[in-house]
Order: sequence, then structure tokens, then C-alpha cells
Amino acid sequence: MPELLEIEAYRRLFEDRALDRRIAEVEAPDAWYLKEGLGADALRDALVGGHFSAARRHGKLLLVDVAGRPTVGIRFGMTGRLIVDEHHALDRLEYGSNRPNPAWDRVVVRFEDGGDARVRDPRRLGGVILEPDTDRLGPDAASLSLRQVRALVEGSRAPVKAVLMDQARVAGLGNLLVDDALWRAAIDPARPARSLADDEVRALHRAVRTTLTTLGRRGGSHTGDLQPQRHDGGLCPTDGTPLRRRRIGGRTTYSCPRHQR
DNA sequence: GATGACCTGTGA
DNA sequence: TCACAGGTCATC
Repeated sequence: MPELLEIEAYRRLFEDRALDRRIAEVEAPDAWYLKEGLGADALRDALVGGHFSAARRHGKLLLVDVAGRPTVGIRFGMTGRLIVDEHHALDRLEYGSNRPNPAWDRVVVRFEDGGDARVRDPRRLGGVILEPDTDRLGPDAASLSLRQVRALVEGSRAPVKAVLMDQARVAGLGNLLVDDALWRAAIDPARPARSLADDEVRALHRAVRTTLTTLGRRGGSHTGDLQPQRHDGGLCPTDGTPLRRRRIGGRTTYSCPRHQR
């Protein structure tokens, strides 16, 4: 599913290929996909005749600026993809369908030059918003400071995993990235956040950075060390211990009962 | 803060 | 045929 790393890949694709092209037409056949009262007509009015001037990202939210017009926000849910002129940002998407099916195109922006940018989302869990509000998102996980990690875990008795996945506290981390980061930090995902000692907070901060750079280099959230072991009988890549499977923060969680404490 | 609903393709 | 995947939101 798209987490911070995938959205960043979408952002780069958009920046590389969709900027400064005059928008001729907008198709939004799925009214469900337009959020917060936005209608197909309003989206069309906001875009047609303009051009995209920048692509930004905050957590898992992609923000595309339109020169002199309102910004468009795109959320990709867990199966959403961005396609520009038949170019995909990713080879495959974990848990998403990798079959091409134009019926899953929820929003298509056609450029005057004949190309287009489209959001393809089989499961319709994503959505497009006009002038999205980013105030309710925490700091972006890609530039998280040690001080911010300290503030994050301070005072919360929720499982540290739930805290890391709470987009209001820190934006961009999803189930897979969090499991991999906690595995790297050797911290049990179920630990109350505020029970972390200072050296564990440091380890967590380091682990989030390492996870993002390492998996980013490998090509996405699904390239984690834990990923091949996310199944019955999966083993810890460090010490070979059978992994534990639980539900924490409402999500399936894999962790090593031996070295994650 | 935890839980279930939303949505639907996939694989057993 | 059905459990399962999980980002987000409403509700408890």
C-alpha cells in the first residue's frame, strides 16, 4: 500500500512529467472519489485552462499546486496509483492490483498536448480534495528530528506502533514501514509509547531514518527486511526466531518475540 | 485510544 | 466461497 515512500515516488513522477502543461479537460466519473463536497464541475472549473506549477508531499498526502488556482490534494488510500502518460512510478504495488484496468481511473486530467495524468484506484479508498487542510497532520516522517520523536512518545500510553501510525502525530508512516522500523529499533510494537527509555527513543529515531533511506533505495515500503516473513511461519531475519503475529493499533503486526523488547 | 465500517481485488 | 489486506473516518 502506498506509504510515504510510494507517495514520494508519485510526487517525483508528477514533478517530472505533469508540470507546465496546459490542462484541457478533467474527467471525474466517480463522484464518491471527490471528497469534502467537491463535485466534478467544481474540479473542472478549478483546473481547465490552468497548469500545474509544483508537486509537494506531506506524509501520505500529495499536493499539486495549480498556478493562480486552489491546490489539489490527492490521497491514494491503499491501492491508489498515479499514472502520467502511461508512465507509472512503481513497478508493482503491494496488496494493490497490478492489472491495468482503465475502469479504475477515478480522476483523469487531460492535457492540451494529448497526454494525461490519472489516479487509478481499484478499491476507491483514496480521494481528491480541493484546498486540503494539512493542519491536522503531524510533522513529515522523512524529516523527523530526535526532539520530535521524544515529543511523540511522551505521555502516550498507547502502543508505540499506534502512535507512529497516527497521522496527526507523525505523517507518512503506515503498517509496513512501522513494523520494519520497530524491528530495526529492537522495540516491541505493543510497548506503551511513554515507557521507552531515552536510548530506545534514540534507537527509534535512528531506525525510522534508516528504514526510510534503506527501503527508499530498494524501491518502496514493501522491500522491508520483515516483508518476506509476513506470513504464517515467518522467521526473524536477525535471529531466526518464529515471528509473532498480533493485531496492534487495528493492524496486523509482525514482530520478533526474542530481540524486540 | 480502540474498534468497526468503508471499499473491492486477490489468493487459498 | 471467503478471509484478508490497510488508510482513513465516525463512533464508542
